[in-house]
Amino acid sequence: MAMGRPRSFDIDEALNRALYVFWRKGYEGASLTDLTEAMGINRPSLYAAFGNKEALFRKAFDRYIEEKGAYIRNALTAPTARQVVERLLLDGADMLTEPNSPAGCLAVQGALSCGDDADCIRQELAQRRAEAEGWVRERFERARAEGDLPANSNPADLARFVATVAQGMAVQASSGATRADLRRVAETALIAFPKSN
Amino acid sequence: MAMGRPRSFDIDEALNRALYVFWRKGYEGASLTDLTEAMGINRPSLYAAFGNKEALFRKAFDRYIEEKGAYIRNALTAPTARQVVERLLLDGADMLTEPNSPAGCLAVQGALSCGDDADCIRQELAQRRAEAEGWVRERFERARAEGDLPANSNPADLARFVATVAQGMAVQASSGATRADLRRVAETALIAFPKSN
DNA sequence: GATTTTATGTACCGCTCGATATAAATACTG
DNA sequence: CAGTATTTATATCGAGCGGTACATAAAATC
Repeated sequence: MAMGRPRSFDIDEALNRALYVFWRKGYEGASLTDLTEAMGINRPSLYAAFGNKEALFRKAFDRYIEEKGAYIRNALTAPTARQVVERLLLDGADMLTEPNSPAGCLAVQGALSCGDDADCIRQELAQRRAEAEGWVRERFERARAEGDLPANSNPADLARFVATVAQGMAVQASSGATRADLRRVAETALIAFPKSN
Repeated sequence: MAMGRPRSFDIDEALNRALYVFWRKGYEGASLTDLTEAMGINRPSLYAAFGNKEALFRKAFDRYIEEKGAYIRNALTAPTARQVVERLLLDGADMLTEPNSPAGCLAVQGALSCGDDADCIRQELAQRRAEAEGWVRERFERARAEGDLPANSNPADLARFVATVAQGMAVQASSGATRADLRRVAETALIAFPKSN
């Protein structure tokens, strides 16, 4: 055991609690009081364990990507581009409306617009969204090279379309849309997607 | 002229300046200092003319709906459901990327998630978005009754799909997507929409 | 058991938040 | 002119913000 008084809380559990607060209230809307109360610790413990509010958010967001974003990385492994989109949007609908998690997507509602202090977080989230869209685009480029997508299709445009629908679904979920609602949206969006030969 | 010292600023111009601040920073992210500096007035003048921050936001948002939302009401008058969607999404792409206005949509990024104080604003925006979606749904119901949309189509689902794409485009615009990017997204979304007989 | 190291709880820091009290300034009214 | 009404600018207010100093508590090390 390490020297000194042992930490009396589970740092992983505390990070999870913080994640949920950021998820519901956004970076700016989550106050240190909100966070420490939810985490069950006091401020000095938070600062000792996580640095500051911004560092805590980044750690929480990393965990969010790792856990709640797993369905995206899984979807990309589907055999055809169309199946990739099916899994992205249908599993996305599920993730966005999980009963035991806040509605919507932290990467969208964490800091879509904000004051100057939080602007770096806003940019970080935008960059991460663009990064995920890039994965999809690369997957579609591969699909086109393999003949899975038509030669005249545009992987970048298709990826942007899928990302746009997914982000719109995140807004809808945040406003109270149900899982069934979002699944129907996903089904409709799929009509626009090229059939894999 | 009314009695008393006359107001030394243009109340309409001041409201416009406030609107742009809320649009860029969101309700929570816009501080009174941001607002008064942009409006060129000091706090007591703001409170005398508009009430408080929340009332100012509501007035600014009303103006936003009236001016920047005009394209939506215009789109609904198009002769076919498909043309309604074309105008909604293509004119929407233009509105979301107007060079002299903040990127994105105030109704989406004004308060997508926030602290408890701003929660009523968040709910108000969600309600307004749902209201606009309702207009589209009603327009599609009429279209189906007129035989413009197939009898087996679902107006509510189609309206939700269009709203979802539009809101996703708002997120994309807020993250830096160009007008051309969004127009291609709109064109792709249109593929999913039933052809008018 | 004394010392060292780390975590905890309290109480507080300076600052900014949204919102106002107050008084000077500027118009109309009689 | 005096008197009234309204807006202006200054100078705050109390509350909450993110962040910390400090003393105490609890463990390992010597």
